[in-house]
Amino acid sequence: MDFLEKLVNAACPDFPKDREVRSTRDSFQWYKVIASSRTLMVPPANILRVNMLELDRFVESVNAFAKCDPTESIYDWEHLNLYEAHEPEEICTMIDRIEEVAKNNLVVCDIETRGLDWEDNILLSIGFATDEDTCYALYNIPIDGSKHNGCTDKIIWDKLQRLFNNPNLKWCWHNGKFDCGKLKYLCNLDAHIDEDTMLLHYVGINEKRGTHGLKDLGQLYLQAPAWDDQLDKIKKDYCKRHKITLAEFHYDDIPTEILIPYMQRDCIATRRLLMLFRRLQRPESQFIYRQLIRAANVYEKVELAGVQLDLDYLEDLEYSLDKEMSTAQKKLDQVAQQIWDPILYSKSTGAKITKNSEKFNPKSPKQLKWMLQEVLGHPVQSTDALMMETLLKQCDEGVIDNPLARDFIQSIMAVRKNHKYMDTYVCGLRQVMCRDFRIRGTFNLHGTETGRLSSSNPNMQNIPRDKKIKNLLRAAPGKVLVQLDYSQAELRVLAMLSGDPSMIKCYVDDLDLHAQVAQDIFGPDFTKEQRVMAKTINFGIAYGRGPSSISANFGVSMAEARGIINKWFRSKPLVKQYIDRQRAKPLRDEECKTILGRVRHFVITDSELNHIQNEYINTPIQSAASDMTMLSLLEIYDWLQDNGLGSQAQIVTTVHDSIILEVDDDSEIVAKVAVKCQDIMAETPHKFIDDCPVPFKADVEVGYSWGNLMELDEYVESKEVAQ
DNA sequence: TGCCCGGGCGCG
DNA sequence: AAAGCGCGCCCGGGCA
Repeated sequence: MDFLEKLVNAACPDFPKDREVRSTRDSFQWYKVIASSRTLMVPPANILRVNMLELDRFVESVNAFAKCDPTESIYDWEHLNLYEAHEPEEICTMIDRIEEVAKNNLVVCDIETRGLDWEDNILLSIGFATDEDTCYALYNIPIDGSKHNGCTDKIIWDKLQRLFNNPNLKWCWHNGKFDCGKLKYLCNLDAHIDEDTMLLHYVGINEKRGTHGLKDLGQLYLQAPAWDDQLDKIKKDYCKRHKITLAEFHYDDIPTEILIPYMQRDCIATRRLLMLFRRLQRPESQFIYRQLIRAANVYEKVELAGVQLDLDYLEDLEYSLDKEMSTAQKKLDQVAQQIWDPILYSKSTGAKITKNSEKFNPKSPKQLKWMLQEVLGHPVQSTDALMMETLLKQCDEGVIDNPLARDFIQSIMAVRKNHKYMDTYVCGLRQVMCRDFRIRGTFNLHGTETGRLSSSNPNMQNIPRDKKIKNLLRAAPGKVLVQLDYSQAELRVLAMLSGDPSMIKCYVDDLDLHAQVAQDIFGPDFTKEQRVMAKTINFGIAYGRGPSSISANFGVSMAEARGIINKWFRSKPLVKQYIDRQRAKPLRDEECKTILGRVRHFVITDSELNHIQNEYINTPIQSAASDMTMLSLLEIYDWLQDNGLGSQAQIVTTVHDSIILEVDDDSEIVAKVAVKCQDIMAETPHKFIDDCPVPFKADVEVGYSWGNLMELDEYVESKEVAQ
């Protein structure tokens, strides 16, 4: 058996005998199906051997090919029924037509907008695919309030809303959260998601990032022509001609005769992908897919809500950070100019001499590395914060004798922190603020391979804990923020998955695990620092953290670090078993799957084996913990709606294992919502996991700004005093 | 000039 | 060689 045959077999063990997979060097032919000879063309074996991304595509393509009839009509892009309407009367008639044709069926919908942002955006067109070959497109939908022959703007928008509300229709999208959010924000249309091909592909077929684009999937699964090439070319030409950057390009610069067919094909591709993915989907993923659909609808509302930015405070902070920055910069300059030599630097590193390199730039790791070499007299392998700490310690101990070193390292650390805050948060947040002073980040339900969410534009999940930054975000006037945090969610999941009696008992008795561990390791008289150490170990050790990393982190010897780890495992034998069990799985070709039916796929290579083993340990834990937050979010959202609290309390953001709501500043409502949310979060794991022996717990905090949160009691009391 | 990468660092 | 996991954003620097 040659390598390609082996690969086909590994990708799809029950590959049909009457079909063939053949290699070709011509990359334009890759993943093309030749129907007459029932052949799938793929890249040559040597490319699949080294290119993981290509191997990934190969696996998907072979699986799809195995389960498809190469003569199926989903591969036909020649005979499509494409209709369009842009005059008000035509639009009216077409909406009726769509409703009539769709009947009790599924409708695929896709929109085109001017850009991707919230502000300065416009809806350009809407497409509706009513079957696998038919798409209706609407554009130039009038919004100027004028009357037309027998049809007003209002009638059109009412008809559209009625269509989206039709209880007999199911709505399918590709990343519908984007479309539905924009329809609401730009046109005040309420649409919802019943099916989503992006989420289905993510959770049912391939969890890897960057594989869910509609264009890629269309080419890989549907033999679709690369119709976006034309679009890309227009984009680039337009930008060149008008001398603008690609980021400044807007889709209304594209002529409608090109944009509309493009959208129609997107709709049809989505429709065909849904049919195909339902056949290819891992059956165990059905449950989590349904939850993701619920979550897409809820996160659409979360994104629309956004969080209020305190612009006055932002400007104060900008001023004070700026002052701090120039102080730190001055201190740095004093030292740096004694060492910095652009010519010497350029000579020894090969870096180009530019205007900028006349002065030392602390943001450049390359320059910093060279500087440290000069100061210390020996090279350093890294210039990160941990290394700087270590070097500073060495200054204290007298290991480093250069008198400049201490000042230099300290000012680098100060300058770095200030720049990070200024560049990423102060400037970054202001840049994405909407005109109503709210920040509307995007939550990517398909953002990670473990099932966690990622967040972008801005990333709402990495706002510094530092008060002075966190206070940039606050509740609107008349509202308070209510933050609900799972207490040690991942460690509770580890207790559950391993079944370790000592961990379970700790949570059943509601004890402090970190203190327990500190006592196990250091004895009953452990110090505060030792508890912090225990905490770090608790979080790290379960993910395969080794003695070298522990010893580097705490400045203890390797032997001591090993001793700590051994003691930790001795008191938690079933955790040790769990870890050993998980580490063994990749060696035996066993899947890495989670309790709610998610799976991670790995190409197991020797060089990355240790890393992959750590992922086998970590993934089921991280995944289940984040799914509990997501499921709790859904339960909380439903409870708020079912109890008519939707306008008094809105979920505004989430951060992995915490949920933040913006609630009316009324202590009765706040207490009611907070306590109920805590209950929901404690109960959710037991609702979705059979025989879960570990109790879960959520803490709640309340406050007017995100950086200054207080206990619920304290808030309620403060309200009583105010009365 | 735009694009991609790696280093660094913010979060859980 | 280095070895805890998962992300996104900023910057510098090299490349086309």
